[in-house]
Amino acid sequence: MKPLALVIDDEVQIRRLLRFALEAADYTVCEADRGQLGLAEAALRRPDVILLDLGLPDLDGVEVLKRLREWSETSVLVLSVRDAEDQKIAALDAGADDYVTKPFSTPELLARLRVAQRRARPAEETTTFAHNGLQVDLTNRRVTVDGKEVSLTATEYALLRLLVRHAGRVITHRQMLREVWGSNAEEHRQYLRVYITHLRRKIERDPQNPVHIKTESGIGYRLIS
Amino acid sequence: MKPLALVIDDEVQIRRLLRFALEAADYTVCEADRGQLGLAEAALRRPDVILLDLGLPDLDGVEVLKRLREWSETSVLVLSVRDAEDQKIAALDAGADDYVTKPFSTPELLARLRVAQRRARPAEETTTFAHNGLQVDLTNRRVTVDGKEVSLTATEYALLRLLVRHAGRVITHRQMLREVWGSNAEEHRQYLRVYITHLRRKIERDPQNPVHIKTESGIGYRLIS
DNA sequence: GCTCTTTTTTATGATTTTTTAACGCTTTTG
DNA sequence: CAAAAGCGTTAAAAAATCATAAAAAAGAGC
Repeated sequence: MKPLALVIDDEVQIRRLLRFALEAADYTVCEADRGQLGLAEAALRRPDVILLDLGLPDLDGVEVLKRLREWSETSVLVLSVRDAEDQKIAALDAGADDYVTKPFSTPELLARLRVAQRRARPAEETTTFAHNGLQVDLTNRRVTVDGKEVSLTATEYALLRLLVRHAGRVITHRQMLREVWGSNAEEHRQYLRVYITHLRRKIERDPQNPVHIKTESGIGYRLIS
Repeated sequence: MKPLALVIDDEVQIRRLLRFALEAADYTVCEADRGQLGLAEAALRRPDVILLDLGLPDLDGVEVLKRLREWSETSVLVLSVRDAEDQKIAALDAGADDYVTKPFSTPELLARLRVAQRRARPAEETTTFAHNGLQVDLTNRRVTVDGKEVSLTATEYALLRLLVRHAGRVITHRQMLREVWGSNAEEHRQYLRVYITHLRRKIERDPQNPVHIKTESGIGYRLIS
């Protein structure tokens, strides 16, 4: 997915220039010509990065930044014609990630954008499912049963992941086949029988009496949570 | 606790100026007058932020940055007299968090330092890996098996480093190819097979029955930790 | 230039995974 | 009750993936 950049600037030429440069660098671009609108757009579109001009007609750029930082940590690059030191410091301390003086070099701007994006990344949260001895760590792709690691094949894991994502709810045969095997395999219910057997053999204490993967006859399967 | 700043610069006047400014801003400061020493200090002292001059007598600043980024994510501000655009871009893309041209304004530098610190993540960094006779020291680029040093080629080492940094987790083929060979080599899985064979021959006691690098068929590989 | 090392490409056999097929059991339906 | 349909299990055939060796190409050092 292309990253989304929000340009907040009142000058149409600058916006056009930035749009051109950003799109060439494989960003999707949205624009706002005023501070209020910029904040609204930021809330609505959730851009990956914001390019903010300081000289806006309604709100001061630093004010926009402060309001934005009340709820968002999106990377913000401030663009400004003002080269005044105190202005820079104010913007940086208000939460800007970088401050670039106009006229700027486009390649440098793009490099600084890459830095901002690189830093923004993380939030490496581990999403885990756990119930009755079965643990599925979707982030690290690890499955354990009573603490012992279980090794699954690609298809087995894809199927289990789907069940985990909809844990507690019934998933239809059709849904499973489409998600795991692709939309042209929707008729191969036998695949499911085979792989559910495989999965049960690996994750159930007693595969004959499954407690994790329940069959909903005629409909599909369900992971108990 | 005061934050620790590491200054890597060969000019004593600059170091003195920075030390003065940084200490006034309540940093603890340590210094290095060349690249190799700077890297060693960074590994030893674990600074919160690094100020790096590009014009060093032994190693090029960008080279220092690249080496540092092999194992550390510490914020780095590059200071340079060179204002050349391609120089800036090279440094920023090599992992610098900011690029300030000398002569710089001290208050602005401090503001940019605050930004760098704000963005810094409290990352626990893996600098050495040790398990079952295999030792990998990322700061010194040294690999030993049962105490005996093993020599790896650049590609072999890059691959092993990637595995170490994600030790215990599965790394997909795609991830490995992108990180080691670049994003336009994502289809060349055969590279991986060849290099995993090479690595195993060098680091496994019995390459036929690997205990360190496990294959996750259809997915990728995993380093056991 | 030449040699030695490293990387990339090609070829082949082994291993693992996926698909297909067969059979017995249970539940539903006429 | 008997036939039909759905499910679970197992085994094999087919396909995909993997490991390894070796040749070719590219690069580094002299």
